[in-house]
Amino acid sequence: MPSSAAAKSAAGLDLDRFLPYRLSVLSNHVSDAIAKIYSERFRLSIPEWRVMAVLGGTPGLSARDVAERTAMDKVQVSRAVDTLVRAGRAARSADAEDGRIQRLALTAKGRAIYDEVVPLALHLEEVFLSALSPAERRQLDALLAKLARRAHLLVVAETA
Amino acid sequence: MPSSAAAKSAAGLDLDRFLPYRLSVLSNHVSDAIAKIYSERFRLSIPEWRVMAVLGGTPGLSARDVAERTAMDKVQVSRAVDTLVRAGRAARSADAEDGRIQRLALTAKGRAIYDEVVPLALHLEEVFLSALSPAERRQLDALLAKLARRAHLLVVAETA
DNA sequence: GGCAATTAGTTTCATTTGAAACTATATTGG
DNA sequence: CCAATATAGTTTCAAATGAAACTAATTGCC
Repeated sequence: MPSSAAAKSAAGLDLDRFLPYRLSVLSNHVSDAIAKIYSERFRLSIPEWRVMAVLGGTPGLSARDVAERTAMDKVQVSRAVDTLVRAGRAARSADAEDGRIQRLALTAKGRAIYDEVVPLALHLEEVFLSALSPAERRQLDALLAKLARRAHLLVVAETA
Repeated sequence: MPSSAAAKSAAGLDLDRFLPYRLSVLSNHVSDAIAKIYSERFRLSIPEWRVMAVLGGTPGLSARDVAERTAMDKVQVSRAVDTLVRAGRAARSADAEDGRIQRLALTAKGRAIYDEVVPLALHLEEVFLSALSPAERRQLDALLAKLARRAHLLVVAETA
């Protein structure tokens, strides 16, 4: 019965069971909750915070490095860095060897914000994860790792 | 040792282990891969596809209903519906009882697209999920349900 | 050494987005 | 019944976004 199978498959798209949809809604809710912390208290946009997050952990990166690690594009990074520098939260310095590159780092002011936001972000993550038992957290970690690997393969394959 | 604890927590934000970041990257990769299917083949934007996805399953919804089910805002829905109607893929009809409401549904043309996209979307979902065993899929389903419930609570709590 | 091709980063411009204002209809309290 | 309030949906306007063009520095190749 091919025709009834086709009808069934079309009727069968239940958004609440559809993985891409579930992931998107969940991710947006989590991001929004976190964004609230830093946008309200520190006047930071999401891209700005992402840049600060990597620079806080690894100072001296170039803009390209930051783009790579945050999965942002270079235009976004450029603009976020610009805003951070003008706010005195990050600084650019010339690279000794390559004149095209700028080494980026948080200023003392930027680091002070970083040191305040990080515990808040980790706390909120903990609030989320406290919905799960330790065993479930390990499961989640493993599942996300597998899915991320698969997703990465697909994206790369499609682009190539 | 409060100061060393603070220093440690700040140093401890590893993006690759940070749940909000992992979810965001994964979700974007999955959405991008799916978006490719319908944007290229059918000239559909993501909001347009979301509207079609709910109307395909449940015709006769109002714009507000659609917004609720897709987690989109009403402006986005209004614009997506407008585009769909102008493309002859969806139609509005007056509600018999409430003059403010428009009942939305796919046209034959819209349904033909829906019936083509749904199997493609389900197939791609299956490709993603094939990274997991049946037992792992059940785990994922349960974990996402718990996290979604928790996330929903947080978002509602913050807004209130 | 010097010209072509790359790479880092910025700028420009058209499109997308979302908040707030607006129109039109419906409901509620007096 | 009618004024005040609420709801459905659209429009407007300013800000965010991303693709493509651009500038500047570097590398590779002959």
